[in-house]
Amino acid sequence: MRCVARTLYVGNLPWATRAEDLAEIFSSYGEVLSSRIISDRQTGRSRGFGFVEVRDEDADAMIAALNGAELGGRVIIVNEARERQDVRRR
DNA sequence: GTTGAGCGTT
Repeated sequence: MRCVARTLYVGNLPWATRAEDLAEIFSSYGEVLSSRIISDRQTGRSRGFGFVEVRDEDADAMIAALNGAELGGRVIIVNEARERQDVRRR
């Protein structure tokens, strides 16, 4: 199945950043399908980065608009996320 | 209660 979505890696986030915060920010520049903040399984604390699943056609604009954007007084990093498993499909 | 380069579980 083809997913009309692309996963974006969001790094350099403040510790207080949540998944809903990413969804709200990214939704301003495109359609957000899902968002998720990676937290440490051992301690349960935020690891300072997350992933946002957006539409493929909006992914490029969202990266360009939010990569280097300021969030919580810090500049965040937005890039196309790698795949945890499975091959990449274009 | 802390920290700061990074690519992630159901």
